[in-house]
Amino acid sequence: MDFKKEETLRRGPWLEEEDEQLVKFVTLLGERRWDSLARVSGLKRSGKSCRLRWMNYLNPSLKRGPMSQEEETIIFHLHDLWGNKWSKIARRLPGRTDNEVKNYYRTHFRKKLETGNYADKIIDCSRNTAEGLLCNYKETETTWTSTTTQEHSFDRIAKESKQINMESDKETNGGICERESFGVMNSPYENRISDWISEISTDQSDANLLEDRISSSSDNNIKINVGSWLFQETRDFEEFSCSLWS
DNA sequence: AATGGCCCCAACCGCCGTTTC
DNA sequence: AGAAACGGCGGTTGGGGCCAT
Repeated sequence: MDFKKEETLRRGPWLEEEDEQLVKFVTLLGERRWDSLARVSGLKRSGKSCRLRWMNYLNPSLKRGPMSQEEETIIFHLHDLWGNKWSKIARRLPGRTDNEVKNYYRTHFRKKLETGNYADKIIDCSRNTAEGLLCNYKETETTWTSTTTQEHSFDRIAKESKQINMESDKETNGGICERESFGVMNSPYENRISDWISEISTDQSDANLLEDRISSSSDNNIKINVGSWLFQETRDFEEFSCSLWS
């Protein structure tokens, strides 16, 4: 009975043994089918709980530690732009989860905004150029790749895809890689890439809007070129995706 | 030392869209 | 085609830690 099943499910904080067990089975089975994973692993947790624990805490690609000034700035501006779209904002902050962004905003920004002194308390943005933000983004991405056994990095996908293309070139006259032929189609990375693609057009107009808004700001300390950062990221992604699929 | 208030964040809940069968 | 299962998202809660009194 469902009642009995519910009764035996554990809730509340995770134990170290549970974490270890979960990591083991996610490594084994991948980040999917959480209900089955929960059953097979013997964890007395719901699939949903397992997924949450992994996504928000155990995933090795997560960045721990306090938010940087750059991240803080990005959260503030993107929230201004998109509202409570935490997961969307979190996607612009590699290694941060929607939960983390949400909690951070609630505890750090709301009060400041209520008192109306955000600009006083937060940032001297003048030294944070768009290039700087992008540079930080890339550095962190590289670091994570080297510290994790999971294959979460775009760099990794690019590398692997290049290899696939090279092998494909050997085998085909035209050297054109049909990506479906290599089982790339259903990878979680592609799903993420697809998300990005679908967001690019939105980002482009968002960036325009944001740049207008920022350039009209009277506060020089808050004039950070986030709009250009979004453009830059888009261009970067386009370059990446060209090398990936062409 | 005790206590009350506040902050932070992990975890849960409910809803909804998507995928699978 | 439709029902069930699954996954993702945003909102909320509860407990632990810190600090002032």
